[in-house]
Amino acid sequence: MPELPEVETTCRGIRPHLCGKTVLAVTIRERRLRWPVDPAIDLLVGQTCRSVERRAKYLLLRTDTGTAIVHLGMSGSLRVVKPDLPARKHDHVLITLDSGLELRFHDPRRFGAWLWTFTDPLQHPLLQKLGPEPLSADFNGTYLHQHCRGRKKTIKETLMDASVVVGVGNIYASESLFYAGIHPTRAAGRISIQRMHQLVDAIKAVLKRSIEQGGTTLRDFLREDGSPGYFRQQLAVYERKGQACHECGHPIRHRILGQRSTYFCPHCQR
DNA sequence: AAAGACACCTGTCCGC
DNA sequence: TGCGGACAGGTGTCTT
Repeated sequence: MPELPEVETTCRGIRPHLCGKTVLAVTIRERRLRWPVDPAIDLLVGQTCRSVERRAKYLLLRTDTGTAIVHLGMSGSLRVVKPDLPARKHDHVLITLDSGLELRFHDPRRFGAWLWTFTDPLQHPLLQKLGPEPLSADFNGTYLHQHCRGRKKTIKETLMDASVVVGVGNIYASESLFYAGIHPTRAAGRISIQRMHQLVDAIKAVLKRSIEQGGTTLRDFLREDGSPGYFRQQLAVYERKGQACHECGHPIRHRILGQRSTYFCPHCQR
């Protein structure tokens, strides 16, 4: 599911329900996620949540003794509900709060993760080699152009490499390249600095617009209150194979790149 | 060193 | 109606 806009939407949605609240109970209904749920997650009981942050597609729930690192995988979502609501199938982790509400992690495909660290979560092995945040000043056309110099990998696969830039997944890679007018198969090293600046601008703009709409719901993603994200209606190319390009009317094309579906307009993107 | 394939898992949809 | 196969917002790991 979730790329940066969906994780950011979740982060903002659950934050007011968690910050300053104390955990009364942790119920793990299914430990078998991408990795087994870290048994140390039980240490949340009795702890007060101090902050809820996002780094890349990870959510960081900080307490005084350690930090829960949560990833939503492909099909994960977090909801805040009343504890008397019966748990659904695939509700794997339940965090009962002293506010009278409960945080529930739902993930049919179980590619998500619940990890724990006693130290700086940004130094965790999964987080320490990540590239810059796409909405930060560190991610700019000069940086991207410099990184791509001499590289033959396609620009679309490059954008989805978390060591280059985080948060851009399969939807927003295709969408950003459409707005920048760049063909997804173009070699990353063969894009001018001017077009790299345009691409970075397009990435930032698309991500911001999607966050404003609460992200994209294709299948599984739901916001913390159970509502869907509304950006799907504004997708220019993703899952629009054969449909007319909004700019020129040519049919949107589809092909596989790095084993991932890729959508583009053959007329607008070069 | 870097690129490519594969793995993890369930649900849904499509063709026969 | 049932069954097989393809496919789905990610990413670590193993093989070339």
